[in-house]
Amino acid sequence: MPYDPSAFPPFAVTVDLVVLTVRRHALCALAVRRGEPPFQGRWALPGGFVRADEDLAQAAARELAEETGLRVHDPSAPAQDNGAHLEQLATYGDPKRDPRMRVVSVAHLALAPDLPAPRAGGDASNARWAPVEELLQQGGYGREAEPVAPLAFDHAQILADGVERARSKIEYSSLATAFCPPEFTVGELRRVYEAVWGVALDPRNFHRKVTGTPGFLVPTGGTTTRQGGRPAQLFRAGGATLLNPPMLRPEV
Amino acid sequence: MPYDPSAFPPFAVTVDLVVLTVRRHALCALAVRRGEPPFQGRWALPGGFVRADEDLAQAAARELAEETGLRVHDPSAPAQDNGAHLEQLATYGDPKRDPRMRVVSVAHLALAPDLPAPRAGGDASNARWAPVEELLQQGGYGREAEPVAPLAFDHAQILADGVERARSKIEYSSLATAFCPPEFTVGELRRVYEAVWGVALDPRNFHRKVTGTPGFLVPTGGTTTRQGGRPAQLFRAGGATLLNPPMLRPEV
DNA sequence: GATCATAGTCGTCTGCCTGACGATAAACAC
DNA sequence: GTGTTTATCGTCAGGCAGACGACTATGATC
Repeated sequence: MPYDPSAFPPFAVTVDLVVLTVRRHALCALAVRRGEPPFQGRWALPGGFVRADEDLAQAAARELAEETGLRVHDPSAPAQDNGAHLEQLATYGDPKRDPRMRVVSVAHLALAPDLPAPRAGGDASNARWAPVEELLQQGGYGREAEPVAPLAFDHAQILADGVERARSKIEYSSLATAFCPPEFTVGELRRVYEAVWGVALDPRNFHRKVTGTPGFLVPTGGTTTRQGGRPAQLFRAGGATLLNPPMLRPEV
Repeated sequence: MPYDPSAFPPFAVTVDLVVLTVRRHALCALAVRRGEPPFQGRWALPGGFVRADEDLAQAAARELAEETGLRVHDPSAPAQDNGAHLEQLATYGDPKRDPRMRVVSVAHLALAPDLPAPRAGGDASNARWAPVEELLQQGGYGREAEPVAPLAFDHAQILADGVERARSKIEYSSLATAFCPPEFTVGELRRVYEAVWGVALDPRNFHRKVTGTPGFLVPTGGTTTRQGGRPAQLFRAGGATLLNPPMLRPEV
């Protein structure tokens, strides 16, 4: 295939972000309100154009910082900062996905601990955490009068893909700790699994499983009663990234 | 972010293909020789520009057909045609990955049964199946005088990612059957796993596992002795796509 | 045709892991 | 103190995987 600049059509390339967190026992995603057409006033995933000199991962990290203030967790550093996990999710390039022009969007998935209120260019009313369940229901309405679904563009599909990735990935990796603060209890980690999977897990078997998997959790020595009840040990995420054998998601 | 056509840089978007098959007990990938600079004469993954009116998956399927004649397996149809499996792999967009211009490549992964010789625009000498082991070794040389590695651009990374995806995906899905002809024996399927993982598996335990997983294999009633030895039952791929519990890849 | 080599198929046994669930421990609220 | 909540330890039975023995049915070789 000879090199001919006129032989290929120009594309715009964007990154869109599926930013997930667990709030009040529910899996939530970050949504921003669109200020301009198309889909003006509708909610969408945060994102933006990739710059000319920027790698895709850099662009995603920049957008994440702009929208949430989160820094991306450095995979080479020990897992103790408050950074988020960020990974590429998939790329969406239907010719008609954006009515203005040909846009290819490289979606990324970010997992973050529960955070203070989001910000979108400083305007909090234009950014919010919403339960993915609300965001994904067809034409659904949030508890408020204002509808949060359906999302603009093909963002419902992107969000669904991101949620499915998160649900499956916490099975065989230690990624669920990305939803937790730097120090957390076994019970808090269990509530993450329960929120992401939407199931109830047996606390005793869960405790046995996670404490028995080498490298998953490292006790810090401290305890906390912030969940009430008997004081619980505090842990940090250990060095292991892959869980073998995996956590098993209960049948349906 | 207001809509301003001058606010974003134009990109070229390509699809690159990691086409894997199992030949002579080795996992092989399709490579094509580059006819023009950059990297003229070097081997690379097949691929090409996405057209203006084309979806990414369409572009990948078109390139696959152009390079191999393979049709993409329709996921909704019963798994009995000779079509290949095709899925999106990841997107590579480093600003310097192509010295000519800013190119974002959406890599796809294709799995195919062992095929007759490949073709590249009809010229067989410019396309070949090569063991991934040879393609991935740093500056390695094939058995012939002609070096097949390293691949052009960042294609070694793309290939490595594709191989890793295939290796992990056959653990928990029935995708290994995509490497087999429409009818195959348990032993042939086992040799696929052995080639992809590069390990030896116990024939008896493997047989018990695959025949005991509901929906994985459907007996056709026929038998064959094409592998020598006692006649073996022939099977087709069943409807199940996810294996639960998964096939376990032996420890190192 | 007997023997051998090659694959395929069925069973057995043992150890590990999981799910179900009882019991105890340590905090707080009243 | 009593009750409630959460954490943690223990027990037991069932299922599955790894190791491996045994038998079967072909083609190849003598």
